[in-house]
Amino acid sequence: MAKIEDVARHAGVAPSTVSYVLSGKRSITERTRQRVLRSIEVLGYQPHAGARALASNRSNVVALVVPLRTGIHVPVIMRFATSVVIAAREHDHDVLLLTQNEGVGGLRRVAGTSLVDAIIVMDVELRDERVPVLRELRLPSVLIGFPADADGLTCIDLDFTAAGAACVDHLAELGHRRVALIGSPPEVYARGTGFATRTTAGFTDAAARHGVAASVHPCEATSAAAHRVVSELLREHPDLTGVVVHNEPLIGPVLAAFREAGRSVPDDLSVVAICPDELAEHAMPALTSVSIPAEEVGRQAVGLLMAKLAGDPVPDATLIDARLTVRDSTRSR
Amino acid sequence: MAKIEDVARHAGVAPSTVSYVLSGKRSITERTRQRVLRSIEVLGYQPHAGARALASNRSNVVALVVPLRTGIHVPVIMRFATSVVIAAREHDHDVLLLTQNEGVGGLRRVAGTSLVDAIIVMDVELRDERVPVLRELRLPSVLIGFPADADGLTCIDLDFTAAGAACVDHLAELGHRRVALIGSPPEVYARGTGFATRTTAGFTDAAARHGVAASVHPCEATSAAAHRVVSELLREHPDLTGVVVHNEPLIGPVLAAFREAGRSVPDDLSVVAICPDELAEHAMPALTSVSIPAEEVGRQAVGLLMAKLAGDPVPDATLIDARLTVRDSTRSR
DNA sequence: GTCGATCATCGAATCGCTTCGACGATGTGC
DNA sequence: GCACATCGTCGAAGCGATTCGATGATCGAC
Repeated sequence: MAKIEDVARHAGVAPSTVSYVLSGKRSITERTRQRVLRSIEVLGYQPHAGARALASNRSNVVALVVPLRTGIHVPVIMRFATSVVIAAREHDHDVLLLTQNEGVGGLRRVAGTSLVDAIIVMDVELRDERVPVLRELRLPSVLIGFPADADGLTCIDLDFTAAGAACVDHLAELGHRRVALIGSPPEVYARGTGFATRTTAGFTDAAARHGVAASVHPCEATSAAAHRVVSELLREHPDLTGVVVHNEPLIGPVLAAFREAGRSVPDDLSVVAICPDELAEHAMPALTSVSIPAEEVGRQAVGLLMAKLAGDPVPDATLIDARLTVRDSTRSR
Repeated sequence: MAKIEDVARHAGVAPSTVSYVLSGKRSITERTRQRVLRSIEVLGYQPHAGARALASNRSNVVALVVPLRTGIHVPVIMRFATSVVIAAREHDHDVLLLTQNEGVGGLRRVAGTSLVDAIIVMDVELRDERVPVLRELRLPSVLIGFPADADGLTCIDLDFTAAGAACVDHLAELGHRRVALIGSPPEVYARGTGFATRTTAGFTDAAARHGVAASVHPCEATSAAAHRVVSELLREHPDLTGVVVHNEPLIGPVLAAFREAGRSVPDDLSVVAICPDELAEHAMPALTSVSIPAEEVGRQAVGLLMAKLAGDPVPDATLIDARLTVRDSTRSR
């Protein structure tokens, strides 16, 4: 493995000059710059990450903490993680994967050993044990989701309140007078996961605003549970004509259950989903939906992190716009 | 941040002694050992990852290359990734997440900069561009899946050939005389992804062995495609009584399609799935299945990697046993 | 033509750890 | 009681980059 000294010798310059060519932190004559770059290429030089980290006090690695709990749609997590990796690479950083099972210790470790420069935490709960740790760590961090006390932290998420509201707005405009929200499993609400409660709040408030009758139904992500909720809904609210589903794996089963109950979508019932566009497009019928822009959140989270690393000021809270796309599952009545 | 020198001073020993206490590479009197450990705790010392990597030529990080292509069930990838992280931590290593979009360059980079000590590659194809690169890299690596030319590489995977065969064995024993395999999307076969073709081979061979009529049907992971394949199957093979599904997202739609076509499972039709147990258990009816032990594969992959890092010999190929669990979706006829 | 500012480059110190050889102090065998 | 291993610890030399101050060259202004 070639080292910087080899490059320097090959190019007839000092090692520091090579370093400056690479970092651009001092001006270098174009001629020597080219010569150095040439040597780098010829020798196939790649700087040693450890040495670099030691000398510069920067590892160019960010940690990504992914949830491994139940009740959260895995493909969304994965899309998000992927977009973080891609965005990080665009900023010349790599991503270290951390899971929850090490608990808060993982954060302490990667921060304490200077293994990473910054941290992204997904699926933040209202009262999250990681939040105080992040505060004391003094490494830059970005949270996906909003804890109850977000003071001094940088948070980003889809605007779930607006998402919940947008669904109701749409249904209300179409003339629906009773709507229901089929949501995440009960344990997700019990954990106080922000996105679930915020959706509910937006949904409920908007319904009140429109004078529309509304109810909320947490639901396990199983086909059986979907059937149970649907039959309960139809029994208790015969006047129900609008349904919002915010629970990805349930979308198929819920549609099936309505179909089996003899309710056709969108003729008898309008359905709006909060889910990735891809899912909404592939359903039958294609679903009117508010999309979850995982890629966008990932990209922006990394952007915020890089800004913080650069010492630039960033907003405490970033809400990603909720956009409703009308497809074939909603109809006016 | 405390450094090793601070610990040494606090404990009244030389820095090297602290290092040896930590690494255990030389014997230390129990008494000084305790003293050093105490100082470490008091000062909250954590070794600097970069410095360690520079001096020891080991970063204690392994790279995990995850696929981002379509046609592969995301939750399985995620479970696998998670188990790799957990297993790696048990060996005192961290996991760097690499996606495909950097192509082969990512591998070259993390290896060339000594950012990682070893590499795990998921979803290896028969003719995979990463394989030659891994060979030239001379970092220890483990592949999940088998490329066409696996010479000198360490590979591990579920024994999909046995899995495909086990399904047919089971159905044949139950007296079924015509079976069909609903498999991955066509593009997965086209890519020559090993697991798909191996399942097919096992399926076909076993059928021949049992004198059972068999056909294979690649299928997109959409509800519409499932319905199409099912009606095609029923039309062309009226004597069909056994179906194997090897395509996770399709399981629900396929069951629904049969139901809608008036075929009841398991009365009219026996269905075996190749999928994670969790999925099989939650289906209605619960599916007889060959499970995909993602956790087991991850754990063993890391085990192999650590053995290679330690210089121990490891087998070139490791096949994880395919175990069929009988549930409610198969019946003798 | 001289002086100070600017520019391009160099050399040396530094980052925090591991590891190797050295060296007293003990232990062992005869 | 002596020679020789063995054991526990120390000190110093790297590991391969970055960065800061210094230095000679170049330049414009007067």
